[in-house]
Amino acid sequence: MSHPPVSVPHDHGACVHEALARAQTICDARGVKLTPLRGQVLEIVWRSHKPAGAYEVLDELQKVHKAARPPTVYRALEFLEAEGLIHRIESQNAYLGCIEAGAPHSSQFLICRGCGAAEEIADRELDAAIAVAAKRARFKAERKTVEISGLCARCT
Amino acid sequence: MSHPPVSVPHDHGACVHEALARAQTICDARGVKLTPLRGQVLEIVWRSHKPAGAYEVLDELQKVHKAARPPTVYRALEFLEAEGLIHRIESQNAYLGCIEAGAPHSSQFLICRGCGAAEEIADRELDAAIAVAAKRARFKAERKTVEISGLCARCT
DNA sequence: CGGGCAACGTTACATTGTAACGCTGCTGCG
DNA sequence: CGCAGCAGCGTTACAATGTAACGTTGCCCG
Ligand SMILES: [Zn+2]
Ligand SMILES: [Zn+2]
Ligand SMILES: [Zn+2]
Ligand SMILES: [Zn+2]
Repeated sequence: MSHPPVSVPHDHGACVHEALARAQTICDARGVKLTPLRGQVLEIVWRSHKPAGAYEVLDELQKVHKAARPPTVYRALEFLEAEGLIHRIESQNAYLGCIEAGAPHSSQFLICRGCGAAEEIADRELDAAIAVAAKRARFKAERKTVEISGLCARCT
Repeated sequence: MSHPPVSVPHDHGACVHEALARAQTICDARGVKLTPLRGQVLEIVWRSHKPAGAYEVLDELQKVHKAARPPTVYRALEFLEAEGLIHRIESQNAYLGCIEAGAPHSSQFLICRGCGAAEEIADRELDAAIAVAAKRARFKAERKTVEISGLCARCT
């Protein structure tokens, strides 16, 4: 049940709905709590395929939760990232919903400077190439991040 | 003339000296100016194999240049990065001297959470794997960043 | 010899991220 | 039941990182 490329039009409401349902299932299975607050933050992050900054999330969150403050958001984002439900896009200090939540995987993104969208690619071969490169340097890899920026098919 | 792994002891003074000389040569060849200020910033970044934050650089710079302010540092860093003399480590908002200055290449790092050092690996196969992954998604890659964090050989 | 530009100075501010402590409501146990 | 302990969240204040905007200086070239 893999996600279609974000650059092709699709029913994004379904993206969001499925991501939330999936997150709920995962959290239940793990015995951790996807509280309403966390769910709202996850939903906000998922609203688009463009990475959302913490303060962008905060602005949105405050529309339904006036008391929200930066720590509120950062805690929720930290939880969601720890559970593998979102990824942090390091080159943008921003967050994006994970398309393969539940399956441990490295973070690989194609970030379009034209439309701003970021597409997660879960490329096994790339992942393997990274593992090899790390091994070659006798480095114990724990977290692997790939961020490729450029132009997506539609923006070329 | 490749750099030894940073995790093995080496004459780091030589690292710095060579990096500066090389930078001068490159800038001369390109007709751009490695001004004293830029040279000082480059030297500061090169002082260790741990990525240096902009404000860390600022603190050091102020020891010899009291008037320095954030824009001073950011401009120099921007110049140095544009000329490929340093890399920005996105996951740390920090900068590190490039070991292959002059040769265009993607940014690939092994970042040790034990000692804080970051080692640049100029891995051709990894670079190729990224290119393939991007092509597969019909994405025009312009900038490729790989940041692998974990433990280096000495910290394991 | 002066117009134009790159580099740098300077001020002020914007954005992003955290420390620290308190409150509350649930949960598990005597 | 009654309450200790803890996760989650509220709240305040601040730290760290990054930039806009404009002024000044000195060099190069016409
Ligand atoms: Zn979608
Ligand atoms: Zn993912
Ligand atoms: Zn060295
Ligand atoms: Zn490099």
